[in-house]
Amino acid sequence: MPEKIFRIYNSMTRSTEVVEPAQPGRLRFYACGPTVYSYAHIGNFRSFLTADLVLRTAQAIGWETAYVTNITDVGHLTEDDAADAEGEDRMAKALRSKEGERFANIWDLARYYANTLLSDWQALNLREPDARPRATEHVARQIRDVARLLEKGHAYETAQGVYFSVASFPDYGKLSGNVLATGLDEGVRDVVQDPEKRDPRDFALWKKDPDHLMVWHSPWGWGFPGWHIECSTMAQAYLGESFDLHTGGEDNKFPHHECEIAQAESLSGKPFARYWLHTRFLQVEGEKMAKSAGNFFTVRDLVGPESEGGRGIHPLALRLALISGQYRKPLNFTFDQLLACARHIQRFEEAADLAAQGVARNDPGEDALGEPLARLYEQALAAMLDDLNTPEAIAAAIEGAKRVLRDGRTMGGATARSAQNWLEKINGLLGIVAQETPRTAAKTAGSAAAEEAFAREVEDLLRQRAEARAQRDFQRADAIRDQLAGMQVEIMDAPEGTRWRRQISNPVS
RNA sequence: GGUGACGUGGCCGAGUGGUUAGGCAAAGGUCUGCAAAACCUUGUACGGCGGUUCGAGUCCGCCCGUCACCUCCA
Repeated sequence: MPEKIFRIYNSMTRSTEVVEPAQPGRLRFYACGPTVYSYAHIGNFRSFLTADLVLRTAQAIGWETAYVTNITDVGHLTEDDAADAEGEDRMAKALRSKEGERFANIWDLARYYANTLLSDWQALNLREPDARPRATEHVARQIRDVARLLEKGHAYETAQGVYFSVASFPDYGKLSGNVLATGLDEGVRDVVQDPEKRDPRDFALWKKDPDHLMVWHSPWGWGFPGWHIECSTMAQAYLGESFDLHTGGEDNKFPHHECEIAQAESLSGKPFARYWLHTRFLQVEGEKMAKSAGNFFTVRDLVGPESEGGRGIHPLALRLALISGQYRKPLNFTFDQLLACARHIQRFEEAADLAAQGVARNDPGEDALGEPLARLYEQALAAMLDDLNTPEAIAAAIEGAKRVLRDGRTMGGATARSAQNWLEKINGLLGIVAQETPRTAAKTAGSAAAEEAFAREVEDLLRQRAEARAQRDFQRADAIRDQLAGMQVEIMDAPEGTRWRRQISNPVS
């Protein structure tokens, strides 16, 4: 394979740069994961999907990857040095809410939402990281890092906690441009503040609080770690003091990533991550996604079965919708777009079916698709290598699916093998053709049996309709068609017989 | 107030100096008992005003609008 150039926009330098891993051909990167105090929403996943696409693109050009993403299962303070008015953090608040009543304690809640995160992750076809560290499992190392920061004079202790001293790190602000303390000491700081803080910019490394729902013992007594320390500690634990790329949502840029840099570089004296990538927030129907606006969606709100209050959207349709805009621009998530994506997924699935049938038939003939499909794959890859230009890559993928569908049921074995190979490669790059990780066994077994019974029923009706049509009893044939429509089944008459498929559920209805 | 983005046809969304993005929706057509599906055909749009240029959606200035961050957030 000729040398491929992978370009991304580096938030640190504010310019698009060629990605050159410190070890050529081996990309080491860290993606900031969520706090597991609730179900992950589609905005969370837009950001995780960006990391997934970096991974897939790097792998597509033959790079090795070391990919680490965390789960934050410690409830952090709503501000760095202050709990909110009730003295609670986000996880404690979730536990106290109506939704939280079913959990025995805070650990139970964190475990539950971490598990739902993983199943949503699989549903949306995100590849697994090499490591998925949890904050609660790395507290000892966080304590060690805080102690070392104290030793090196980058931190100080007060009656309430341990703080990072921003004045000790002159580069503070190099990522976000927030260099001034102006405005930081007003407004929100009137709830609980630590009068011993030396600089309003200083942020908590450790909070002393023996009454918190999650506490650990430390040299500074019982308490819990600050929010920013977990990511820099875990990233350095798994990827080394210095690694290639760090990703997250645009909101992470400040303060979270700025603080990570301060901690990590103060400890190591080396650059932390060399490239920084931030995903912009998405909007929903033109507005900021917010519970109060009624446009707030978790993954399971959309892809969950209707029997469980979901909308029955194909998970890959959601995936496609969330990557249909380039990560660096705001994306307007709309239900029109989601419905269009569901159609595309259906086409990809049909193309895969046709290719599989063609391979099985293995009719003679020239390979009619090898060359054009290879070209379309190169187009898609080139688009992804250009700062993850997903819209262009998807356009090439759709064009390829069209070619496969056009040759359809008449393609020979050679053509079908090319089609199958191409679909696999496109799926490897974009993950929009088929799920790579099989869903959990129990789920599959249960729904497979139901699916089979349903298919038998449909095919029986189709036989009756075929008879009616043969007798030119169109009234009866149309009645059966209506009956199938009532079962959410649409049918396609073709010269070689009638095919059927489930109707795409309309997310708006 | 400070900082940074963005504004493209009915909708979503690429494109950064000169030649088609793509999709959805819509219209016409082929096929069909009728439909549906599939396939074919059809769109000259770039917030406003000025400027630079042989040529601007693309560069510059101003204005209008939307969004984000500035210690809750992906």
